[in-house]
Amino acid sequence: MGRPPCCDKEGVKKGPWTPEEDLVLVSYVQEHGPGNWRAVPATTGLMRCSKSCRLRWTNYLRPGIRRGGFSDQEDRLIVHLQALLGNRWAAIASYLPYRTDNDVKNYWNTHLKKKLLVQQHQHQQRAPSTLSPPPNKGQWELRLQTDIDLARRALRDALSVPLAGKMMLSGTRGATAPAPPPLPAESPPPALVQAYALTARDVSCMLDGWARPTPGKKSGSPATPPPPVAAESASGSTSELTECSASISSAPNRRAAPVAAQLFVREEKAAAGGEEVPLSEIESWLLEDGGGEQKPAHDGLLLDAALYNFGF
DNA sequence: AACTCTCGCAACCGCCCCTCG
DNA sequence: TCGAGGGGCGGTTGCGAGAGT
Repeated sequence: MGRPPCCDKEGVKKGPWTPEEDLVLVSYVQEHGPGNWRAVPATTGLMRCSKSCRLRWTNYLRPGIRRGGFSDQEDRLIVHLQALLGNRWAAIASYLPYRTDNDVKNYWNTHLKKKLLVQQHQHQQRAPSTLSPPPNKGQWELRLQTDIDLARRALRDALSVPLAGKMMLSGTRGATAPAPPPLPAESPPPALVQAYALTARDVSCMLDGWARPTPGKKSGSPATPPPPVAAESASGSTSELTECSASISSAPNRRAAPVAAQLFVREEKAAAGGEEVPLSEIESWLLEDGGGEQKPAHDGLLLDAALYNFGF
């Protein structure tokens, strides 16, 4: 006898969400905040499973989500993190502040995996011997360490973009603003992406866009977030922004605390002169000074990750 | 124009972990 | 201490749109 389903199968609607359902869900979250998903169908009358509500919120309706148009920087970051962490999409997505785990997972499965296979194939044709197993453990470890160092450096470089973007956002709240990082041409400014307003007006604007699908595109499938909302929110009060971000960072995520959110909270507290939020192990490792020396604990962490990915 | 194929993505499913009584 | 319930995560599926023939 297995675990009972999270909700009754009878009378539960499946399939694509309608704009009306989205509106109901957004209104609920606006009023009660994200969480207690079990109560959502009962409270709102939505004929949806609680899980479905949570998924719809986290993957689609949640504030600050950027859809499509992955930049090269993000590509590289995902590839590096996948190599380090494996298919832990939630953990990987936590390093990409505007992406959901589902998005990252889909992007990996549909684009990056193929891309890597092609690259691997090309690499194999150029230098097949480099992919054969090293002759002894010592050499193998040496090569592994080199790979780890390279990955670490590349990851730190790649991470400097979202972190810098975050710092720029802080600038909009009054702190000194460093020069904005280079962004892909198609990417909206970070402030617009991050901006979010849980106001009835913005929700109605947002859903107004959905209600009028562009011809030739999926109905109810807003591939591009409605710009007016973001623009309005961006010009809104800073407290709205802070509240929004705080609600994101305070969302329960027991298994993999979003690093971006952690960084945000730490920065907020630091700015307020409050307590220092401790860095996670991998964060400390990334932000650590120096280009090669590593602490034993980190060695272990990365070696484990590498061994796992090498199938050991 | 009609049909088939391919691709991308939203959503579902089932397992697992954590919390709480 | 233990079991139930809620929520999170990763894998997979199904559908719609566009490309190709």
